[in-house]
Amino acid sequence: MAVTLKQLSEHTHLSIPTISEILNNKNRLYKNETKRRVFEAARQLGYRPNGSARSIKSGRFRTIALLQSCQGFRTSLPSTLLSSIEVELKKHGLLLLMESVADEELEPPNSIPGLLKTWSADGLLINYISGYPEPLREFIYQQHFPAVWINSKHENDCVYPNDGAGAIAATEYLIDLGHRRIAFIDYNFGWESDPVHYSSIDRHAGYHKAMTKAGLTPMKIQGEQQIPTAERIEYSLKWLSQPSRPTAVVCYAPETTLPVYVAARSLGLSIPREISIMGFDDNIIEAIGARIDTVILPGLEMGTFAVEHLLRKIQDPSYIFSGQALSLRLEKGWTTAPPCDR
Amino acid sequence: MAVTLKQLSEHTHLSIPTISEILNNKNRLYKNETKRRVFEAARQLGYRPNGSARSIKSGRFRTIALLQSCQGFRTSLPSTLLSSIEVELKKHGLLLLMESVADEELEPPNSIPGLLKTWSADGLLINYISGYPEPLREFIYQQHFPAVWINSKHENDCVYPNDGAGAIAATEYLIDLGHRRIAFIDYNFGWESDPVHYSSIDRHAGYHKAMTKAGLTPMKIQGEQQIPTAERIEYSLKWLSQPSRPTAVVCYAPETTLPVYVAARSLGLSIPREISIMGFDDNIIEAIGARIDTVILPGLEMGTFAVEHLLRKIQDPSYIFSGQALSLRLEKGWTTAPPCDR
DNA sequence: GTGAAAGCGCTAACAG
DNA sequence: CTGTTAGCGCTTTCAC
Repeated sequence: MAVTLKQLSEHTHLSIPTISEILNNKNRLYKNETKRRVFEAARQLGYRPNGSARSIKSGRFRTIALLQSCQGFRTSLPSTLLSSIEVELKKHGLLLLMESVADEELEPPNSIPGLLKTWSADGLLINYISGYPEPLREFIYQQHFPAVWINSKHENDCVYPNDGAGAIAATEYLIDLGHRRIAFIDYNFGWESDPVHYSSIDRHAGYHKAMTKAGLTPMKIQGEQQIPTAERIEYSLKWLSQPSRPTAVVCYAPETTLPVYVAARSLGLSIPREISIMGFDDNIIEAIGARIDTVILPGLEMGTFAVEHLLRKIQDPSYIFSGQALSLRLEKGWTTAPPCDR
Repeated sequence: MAVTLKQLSEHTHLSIPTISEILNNKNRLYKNETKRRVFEAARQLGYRPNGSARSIKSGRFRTIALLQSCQGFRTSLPSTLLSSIEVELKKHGLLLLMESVADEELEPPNSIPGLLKTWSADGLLINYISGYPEPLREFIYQQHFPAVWINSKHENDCVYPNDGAGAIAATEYLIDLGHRRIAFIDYNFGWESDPVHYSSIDRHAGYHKAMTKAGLTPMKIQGEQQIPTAERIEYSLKWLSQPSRPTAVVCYAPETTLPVYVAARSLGLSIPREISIMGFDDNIIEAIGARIDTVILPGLEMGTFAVEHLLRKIQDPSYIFSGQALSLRLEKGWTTAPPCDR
């Protein structure tokens, strides 16, 4: 079915190595006529080299694997991250293999994703935003398999967003605008089924630090438990209607930012005159019809960084780099301004 | 570096085929002691079979490729679609290769994505929500390469959402609730850089059909050009404040639905008492803090369908199926109700 | 300028 | 019960 060098050989009455070398532009001394015949035959029969056969010779698969969780709360693959990985791989002529695994698949006695049961990639990117799989970690270590962790904190070989610094920048920006009553809002906080994600802790810590440093009183708004999506607008309406409401807010994530925005508008509050809103997300939040000032996660930078360093690890398996926190970028929208009662 | 059968052979003083057969559970008659030794050695040395070597023997790559566009407006990979593809592939022990290509890469003289330049997958899923690449189509055809199109309409070998039927169902649902002034809103309409997507046309057509059939006057709200994100809330406020405003709306996409929702709340309109809102999306729209009634695209079903039929094509390259439109599902939220002035 | 031979890691057929 | 042989498609080395 598939066209092989053998078929080209029969078709052109040339030997297999001859054809191989010509097609790979090894500039050995072949007659132009011969080259022409070979290229012509290849084109005509639609020859494409067999990737596996190449791999087997070279010992390289020309492939990188991206491992993720099936569980939504462990997974985040913004298009910036995916596409930067793809771009970076493409530069090096590498392909991307994807697999999503359920938690159970990584428990002993298996503890190996299908992707790795068979040797079929040169390196591994592991993208877990929470609860990364410990048995996998051991497996990788003992196999000396080149791997880079994305979105999770380890001592080495990982890259993640510097949420703390991002939160500090956001808070200081609001302080510089003249705000003094600035709240941190996190409606996801308190999810019982999973430990609180470090981004939640780090963003709050950064906010807290910036407030304290400026001599301001931190104010955190959250439920005792995670607030159901259903109740977030209602919940926001309550604290927004109090006269002591903050003049600016930093929202943990879009599922917090958007309800706050809607609630503020419902109350007829003028944004940003009466309240400034700032959120965190992979991209500036604007599907809602307004550009909300957003602290943007470095998806693109993480992808590029992860691939670059993974390639170094593949070249030299003893290469180890220490965990890298990448900066978030504050993108201005229309939802922040100096407070009106300044 | 990598552990091979050869190394196991040296380590156990058994022949290579013996080890291969034992590890693959070909139940030929080996001494239990021998089996034990083999498994023990494999575990100890961390043996994993080389995927390429297997492929080369079997003639199958055990891999499916997913091709997409780099261009955002041609791409849509909701998690439902991706994960259903992965699940279905996993059932068959197949891996997923991904590539995103820029339009230029598919123009002559290349016209072949890197993924296909080298023979490295058994089949191809092509996910293009607009402007699918014609040269690729020819390439696939002349190569007899098993491929299935996702999200685009062709005569054969494709699967896409039945947007028309979805819009009819949504509209009839509102009509049945008692609404008579129902509008179709599409703020994306009129994008000059690309032909209008069929989903835009089909959803509107379905709405129009349902309205006409019920003897109601269709009412379409859209700009002459695509309305900039920035102006969508303002724009919505205008028509929502008129007394003749519709009592219910069907919104083309979330970038239309959300601004309409926000505008309605800003005006203090009670939802759904004073206005019912319904949208289209991959999942029910609720990040905003309210469950908006949504006509849900069959991402999961498309993925499953596409893989199933691709596998049939791989088995039998002459297998061809006629283009399949899959139903959308109406998921109830809290934003529709009978009109209050009924 | 070109072809013959060897080998990558694995599996299938057959021999003993 | 186990080993030998051959071959998948390709590239590399070396001989003619």
